Amino acid sequence: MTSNKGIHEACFMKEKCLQYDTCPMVLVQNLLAGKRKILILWYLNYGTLRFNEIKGKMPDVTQKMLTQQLRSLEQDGLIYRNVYPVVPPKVEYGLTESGKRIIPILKMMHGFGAHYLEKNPDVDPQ
Amino acid sequence: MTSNKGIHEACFMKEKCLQYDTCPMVLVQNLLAGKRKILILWYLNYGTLRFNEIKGKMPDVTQKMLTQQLRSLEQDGLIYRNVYPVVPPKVEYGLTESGKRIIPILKMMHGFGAHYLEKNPDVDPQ
DNA sequence: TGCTATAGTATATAAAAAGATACTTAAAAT
DNA sequence: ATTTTAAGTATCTTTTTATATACTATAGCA
Repeated sequence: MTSNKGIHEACFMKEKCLQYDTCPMVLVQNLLAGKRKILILWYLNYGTLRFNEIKGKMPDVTQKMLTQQLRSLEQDGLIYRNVYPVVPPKVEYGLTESGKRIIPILKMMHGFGAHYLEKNPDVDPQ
Repeated sequence: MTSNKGIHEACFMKEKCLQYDTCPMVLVQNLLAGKRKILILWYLNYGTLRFNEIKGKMPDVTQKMLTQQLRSLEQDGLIYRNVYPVVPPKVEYGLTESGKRIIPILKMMHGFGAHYLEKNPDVDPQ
C-alpha cells in the first residue's frame, strides 16, 4: 500500500488542494494562527497606528510579544513598518495591500463573534 | 490620570467594542487561534469525519494534539463529538450550527490564501 | 543636571504547546 | 493464542510562547 501522506480528499476546491503542502487553507491557518494577529490586523484597519497605540488596545500583552507578532506579520507581508528617524522614536504600522484584503474576512468574524456572544451570554471572550 | 486599560477607541463597531473584555473580535481571536482549528473546521464542512480521517488529512499532527484541538472546539460549541458504543471504537465529529456559521468565513479565507499564493509563488504554506 | 518620552533590545525565567513513545480496551479475525 | 482495529490516555522530553525586569538611545525640557 502506497503512502497517501497529506492528500486532501475532502477539500472543497480540489484543483487547489490536492496536497497539504500547497493548500491555501494551510497557508491561512499558519498566517493567522498567532495569538494576537487577528486583533492587530483589526486595529490597523482603523488607520496606521504607532507601537504604543497598538499596545494600549491590548491590556495583557508584553512589549516583547507584541514586537514579535508585528515582526511576523511584517515578514508575511500583511503589515508594513515605517520608522521615522526622530527622537524619541516614532514607528508607524499599517496594513499592506495584502493585509487590507483580509479585512472583509475580519468583518465577518466580528459578525460571527457578536452573534455567538448573543447566543452564549455566559461566555467570556478572553 | 485614570487608567484606560482595555478601552477600544479604534474598534469599528463601537457599540459592541467599547471594552476589550466584551469585544466579539477578542472572542473570535481566542476561538480560532489554535494551530489546527481553522483546518479542522474546514475539513468537517465536507461532512462528519471520524478521528482517524481527520488525522489522515494532517500529516504532521500527533494524536494527542489533535485530540486536544478537537476537545477545545467541542467545548466552544463549534463541533460535536458522537461516540458509538462499539468495538473497536467509532467516534464521529461534525460541525454544530455555530460551527457551520463559520464556513463562509473559511471560504473567504481560502480565496485569500489562493490569491496570496499566486502573488507570492515562493511562499511555502506550511 | 537630571527627567521624560518612544520604541524598542537583552537576559533570565516560567508556563504552555507540541512531540515521541508506550500503553489501554474489547471484540473479531487469523 | 495472537493479532488487528479505533480512539484514545499516560508519561516524559523538547520546543515555543510568554512574562518580568532591566537596559539603551537621544533630543528637548525644567
